[in-house]
Amino acid sequence: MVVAMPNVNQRRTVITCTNCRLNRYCLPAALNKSNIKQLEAIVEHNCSYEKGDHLYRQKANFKSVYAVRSGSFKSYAFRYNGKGRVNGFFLPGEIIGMDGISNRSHINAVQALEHAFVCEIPFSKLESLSLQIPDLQHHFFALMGKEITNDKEFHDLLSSYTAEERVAHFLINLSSRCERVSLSPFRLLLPMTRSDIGEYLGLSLETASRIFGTLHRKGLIAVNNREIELLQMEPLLKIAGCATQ
Amino acid sequence: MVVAMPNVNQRRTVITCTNCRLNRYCLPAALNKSNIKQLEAIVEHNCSYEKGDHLYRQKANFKSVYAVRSGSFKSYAFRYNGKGRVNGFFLPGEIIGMDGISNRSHINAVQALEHAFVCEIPFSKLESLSLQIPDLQHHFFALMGKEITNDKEFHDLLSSYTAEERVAHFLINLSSRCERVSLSPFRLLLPMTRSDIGEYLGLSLETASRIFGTLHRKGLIAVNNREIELLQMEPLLKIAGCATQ
DNA sequence: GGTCAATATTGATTTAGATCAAATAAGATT
DNA sequence: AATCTTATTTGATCTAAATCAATATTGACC
Repeated sequence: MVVAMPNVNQRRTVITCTNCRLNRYCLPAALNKSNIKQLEAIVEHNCSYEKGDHLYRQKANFKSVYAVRSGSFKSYAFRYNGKGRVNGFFLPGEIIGMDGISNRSHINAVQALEHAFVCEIPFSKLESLSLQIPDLQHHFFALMGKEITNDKEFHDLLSSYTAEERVAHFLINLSSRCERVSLSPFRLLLPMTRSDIGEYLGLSLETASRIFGTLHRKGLIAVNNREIELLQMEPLLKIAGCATQ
Repeated sequence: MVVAMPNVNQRRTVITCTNCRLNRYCLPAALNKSNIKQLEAIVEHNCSYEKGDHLYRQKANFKSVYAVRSGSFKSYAFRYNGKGRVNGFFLPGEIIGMDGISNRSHINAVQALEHAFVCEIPFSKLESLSLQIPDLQHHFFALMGKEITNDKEFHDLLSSYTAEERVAHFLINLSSRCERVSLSPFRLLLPMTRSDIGEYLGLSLETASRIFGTLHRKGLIAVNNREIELLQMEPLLKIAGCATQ
């Protein structure tokens, strides 16, 4: 899950949206060169986080969204009655922080799962720029729409999938998100614990662990602690409830 | 849940955003008078649906979002493996159709639960107008953000709440959405079946029905088929996991 | 008003996954 | 390298809610 960072020499070159290796998968995706320059001007490119560091805490004031440049994060929340747990994972090229847009305060906390870099995009500046760049407005509507779409699909998962179907779906989903940013879709290095996975999927950590065991016994995956290899995609996709086309 | 419609004489007056009784809760909420006129020009105000009619089907091309003017709707989907069911309800003043923004095709179907009117807002026109009216862009970002926030909270509900907590949350949530549009927050006329509620909450319809029974036996609600009266808000809020301030 | 279909309630039984409980295994710290 | 902590696996038992099964109620339609 760790994305190779530039070595010390390369670091001398300042990373910008224009030269970022993720720019095709991130906010600049829909923009032409001159528009990317404008976006670049409002993005802060140099925020580094260690494992366990918080990007923001629950109820923090909302002022920015963040693009993951490397590493990974989890979002979680405690609700009034102590319920509520991990509710999202974020990989390179993905946008964090939309949970704060409507209220101007974050309903979740977000924590780094490993050493990570993010770009910070002040939201009010993003809004202003979106008024000037139709493609940017369109793209950000699409990004938020994608988040909504994913959440609706997850609603179905949590309300009607068995434990095995949930875990298979989780692996397939992670696999496709890795592939998107040119990481191997077959060899996953999970940055999160079994407990994180269980909370996220509405299962106990023991059940999550057991399902890894049963998928392994069926020959569909290889499990070596956090390293998961997807051996047979077709049956996995079937269990996960994904059309195989 | 039925919102009183204008009588035949009043119908002679064309309903526009300017004179719509829901305009404070709907898309025009954040706009000044002249901006509302501009919005009005792109909205189609005269779509009527009977119970069971589809506003759109799963995989339909996305071209508009819809504001509920009266009545109510449910959204649902069948996933590849036959899983997936009701995943949303929509009341007056709420926006339907965001499930199609990212893909340009709807992942859900949306069906009227009773006689209903909606306003159709072609999305490409809404985007164009949002470039000219910063308040409209800002408000639509906020509306989509609200949808995301709600979905994240629902993730917690489905992954960690008991059946009783889910049903209590459902009733409290419905109550506050009714209150928002000046309907009674204490006397709910549910437009959906027990089966719809069960699917939505990740429960069997029998369990949903039983929980109505237990909440009734505890004296917290009165149940008369689809008519639910909330008798004791404090304990209900507590069960639902909502802060009582 | 009577018939039929859809919806809702209630009871009995089963079961998937939670919880409780160790035993390993992996990382972190000294 | 040794210790300690945290994470993972695996087994035994329990339980909340699903499923199966009737019955009762409501509403739609002739």
